[in-house]
Amino acid sequence: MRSRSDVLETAVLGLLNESPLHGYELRKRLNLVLGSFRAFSYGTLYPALKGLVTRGLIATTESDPTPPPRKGKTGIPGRTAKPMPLGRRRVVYELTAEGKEHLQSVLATAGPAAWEDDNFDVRFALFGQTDADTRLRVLEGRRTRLTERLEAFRESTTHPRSRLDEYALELRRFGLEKVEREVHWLDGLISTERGRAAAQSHSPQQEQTKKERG
Amino acid sequence: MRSRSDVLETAVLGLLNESPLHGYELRKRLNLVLGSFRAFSYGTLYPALKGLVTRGLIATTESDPTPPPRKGKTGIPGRTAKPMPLGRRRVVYELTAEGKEHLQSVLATAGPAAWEDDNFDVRFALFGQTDADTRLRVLEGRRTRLTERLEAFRESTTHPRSRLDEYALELRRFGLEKVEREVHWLDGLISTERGRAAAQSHSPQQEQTKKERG
DNA sequence: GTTAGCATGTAAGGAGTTACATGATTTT
DNA sequence: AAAATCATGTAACTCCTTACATGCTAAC
Repeated sequence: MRSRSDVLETAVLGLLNESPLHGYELRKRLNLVLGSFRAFSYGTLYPALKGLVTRGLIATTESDPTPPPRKGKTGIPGRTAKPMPLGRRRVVYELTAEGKEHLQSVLATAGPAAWEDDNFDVRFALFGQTDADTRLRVLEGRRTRLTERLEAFRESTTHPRSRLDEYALELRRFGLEKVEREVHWLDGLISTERGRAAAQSHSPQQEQTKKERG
Repeated sequence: MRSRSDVLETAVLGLLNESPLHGYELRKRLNLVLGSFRAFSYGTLYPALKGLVTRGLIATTESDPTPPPRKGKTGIPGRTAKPMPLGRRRVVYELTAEGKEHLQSVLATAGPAAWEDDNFDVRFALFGQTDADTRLRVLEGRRTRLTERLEAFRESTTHPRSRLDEYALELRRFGLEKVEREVHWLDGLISTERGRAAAQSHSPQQEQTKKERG
C-alpha cells in the first residue's frame, strides 16, 4: 500500500487537474501554492513526473519549441544519437482518466493521511477540489490531532522529567502557542464550513432564512 | 566544509555539556527540548553518537548495569572479555575536551547557519550556554531573515503570477501570519536581551566583559 | 555580447525513518 | 506469566538536495 509522503504527487495531480502545465511552470506554482514552507527542487520534480507517467496517471504532450517557430533548423543535422537535443522545448503534462480518478479518490479520503503535519497543507490547498463533507472531516480530524498534541505537551510540562532552563522553556511556550493558534484558526474554518453546509443543504429546495424575513 | 544539518550534532553536544547521559535518555531529552517539532529516532541517534565518538568529540563510559546495586549481583562475575552481551547495560556519553571546545565554537557563531529554519530552534534552546552578545546577534539575524521572507511573500501576492483560489489564499494568509508572529516574538526577546546587556554592563563582576562594543 | 532566466534532465549522496534483532527489568 | 518499558544497535529504504550537463531566448 502507498503510505508515505505523497505530498508532491498529490500536489502535482491537483495542479494538473486545474490546467496542463510543463515542469518548470509546475514547480513555480507548486512553490507558490505550498508557499515557502515546502519548496521542491527539479531533482525531485522531474523524476516524480516520470514516475507518474510510468504509472499512467499523467501523460505528456510535447509542445512546439516556442509558439512562433519561424527559425528553421527543424531537420536535425548529422548527429542523432541523443534522444532529442535538449533545449527550449516544453514537455506539457496533463492528467489521464486514471489520474483524475486517482486524484478524486485521494481527495475523498479523510483519514490521518489527510491531517498529519506532512500532508495537511497540500490537502487544504486543494480544498477547492474537495467536496464539502470531506473538507469538514479533514478539518475536524486535524483539530483533534492538534488538541491531542496539546494535551501531551501540557502533561510533559506539569510532570517535568527534567528541568529546562529559561530559554528552552520559552521555546516550548512559543511552540505551544503556535499549536493553540492553529486550533483557533481551525475553529473559524470549521464554523464557516458548517455554515456553508447548512446553507447548501437548504438551498436546493428552499432558501435559508439568514438575514431577511425580519 | 561542514555545512548541513548539524542540528542533531549540536543538540547532542549541548545536552551532554549539561550532564553525561546514555543514548536512551538522551533521545528523550532531545525530544523534550526540541519538543514535538523535531523528533529523532534511535536509527538516527546511535549512528550519530558513533560518529561523534570517532571524531573524538565525545567519549563513552560504560556504566554498571543499574545504578542502585542493592539487589545482589553487584559483583559482576568475570565478564569484560566480550563487548558485553546486549541488555540492560548503559553506554554513557560525555564531552571530551575537544568536544567542549567544538561546542563553544559552534555556539559562538552568529551566521546564517544559526538563524535559518533548520538550526534556529536548537541554537535558541542552547541560549543558556551562549554568551549574551551572540544571543542578540542570532536573534537579530533571524529577525532580518524573516522580514526578508515577509517581503518576498507580499511581493508575490501583489504581483500574482497566477490566481489562487479561496483556500490556497487562506493558507498563504495563515502562513504569513505565522511569520509575522514570530517576528513579534523576536522583538520581545531582543528588547529583553538588550535590557539584560545594559544591566550587566553596569555590574561587571564575573563572566567575560571582552569585546569592544563602543 | 553577455548575463539572466527559461527549460529539462541525471548522478551522487545526505539525512532520517521504519523495521528488525536482542535482551534485561519493572509493572500488572 | 504477560506486558510494558528500558536499552542498544543494524539494514534497508525513502525522500529530497546539490551539483552537474545541456542549450535556448530575452533583456540589458
